[in-house]
Amino acid sequence: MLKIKADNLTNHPFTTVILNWYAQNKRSLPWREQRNPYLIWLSEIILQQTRIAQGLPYYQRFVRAYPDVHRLAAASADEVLRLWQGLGYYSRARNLHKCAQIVAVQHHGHFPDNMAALRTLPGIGPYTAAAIASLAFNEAVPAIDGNVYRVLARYFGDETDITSAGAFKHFYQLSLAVLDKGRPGDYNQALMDFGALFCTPRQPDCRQCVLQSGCVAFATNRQQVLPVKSKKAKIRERNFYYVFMLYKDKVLMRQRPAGDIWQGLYEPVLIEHDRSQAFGQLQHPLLDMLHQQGLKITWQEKNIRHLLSHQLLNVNFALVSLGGQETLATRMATGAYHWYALSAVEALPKPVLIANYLDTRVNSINLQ
DNA sequence: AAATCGGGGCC
DNA sequence: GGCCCAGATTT
Repeated sequence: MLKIKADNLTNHPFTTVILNWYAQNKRSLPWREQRNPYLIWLSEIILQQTRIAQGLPYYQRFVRAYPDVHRLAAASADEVLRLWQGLGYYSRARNLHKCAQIVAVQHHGHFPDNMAALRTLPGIGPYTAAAIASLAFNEAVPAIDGNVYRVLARYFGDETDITSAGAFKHFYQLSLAVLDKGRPGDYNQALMDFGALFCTPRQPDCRQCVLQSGCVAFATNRQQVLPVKSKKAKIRERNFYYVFMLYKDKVLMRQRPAGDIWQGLYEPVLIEHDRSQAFGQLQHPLLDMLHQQGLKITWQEKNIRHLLSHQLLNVNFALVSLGGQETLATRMATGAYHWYALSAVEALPKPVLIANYLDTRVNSINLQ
């Protein structure tokens, strides 16, 4: 005899209320207009660790450049990275491209229709697999992201440390237990929208909250304590010295290697040093070449502090023109460094730091 | 289990 | 200056 728990037939008050709220307050977003797995996947990758306001313009550009997965798969890696420039976490762009190629070739352009199969694709982790499966294919699985941790922890007064090992499984089970099995996509998006618009990290609008009567955090005044998050990121400090070597209308640049920040992006000559303001102590074969020809470097005094999630970069720039020394220029194109016409540099993917400097300093000088 | 990977917006 | 954002991958 088959036994069915009441929970499987009747939704929890939390679910009923938040779905009603969502029906009246959902944000109008382009990938919500139809159930297109490609558009949903694209939006999910772009929005990982990224606010909608920041990601939306990128989404529009990607859709325009690559209307379907085949077009994205056929693009070059540099072109995809360039379109991604400024969004950060560039492994997302590399995996996006890889994933498109796998879907285009191995799956004949069709995304897998379930969480387990989606999970095997590059760039698609536990959250994104559940999001695509539920939004595009109606699979009854909960998508667990930062918004969901916060909304569930507060409503149920759950003190599980969201940085702990078992946090994901814990909140996955909790969300699965109250998920609307008939409308998993709406349920997941309801939690995300509610977390982003109402149950915000700092100042949740509890006064007008539709979930207020059942919210444990509100009842016990623990909105500021929940969700519990114990670990804090440690920041490594580094000192970057960038030299823009100019020869005629060209600049010396290289593509950054694997195993460090900004993999695959292009940068001018980089000298890293243990200390800041160490202009006289910098060592690099390309600097030796300059000095042998009697060319001196003038460093820009201004020290730029560029903050990443786990690194603080102290950055100084210098601009050196080689004049007409063709032999020197030829010898400098060594290792990964090559001369690029300034007109071609625009099309190369670059860290925002470098793109900004090119815009404000190098190109303005070149135009004079 | 912990470390690493960007950039921007908000208070 | 700290926190967080539609997290994933690597070690």
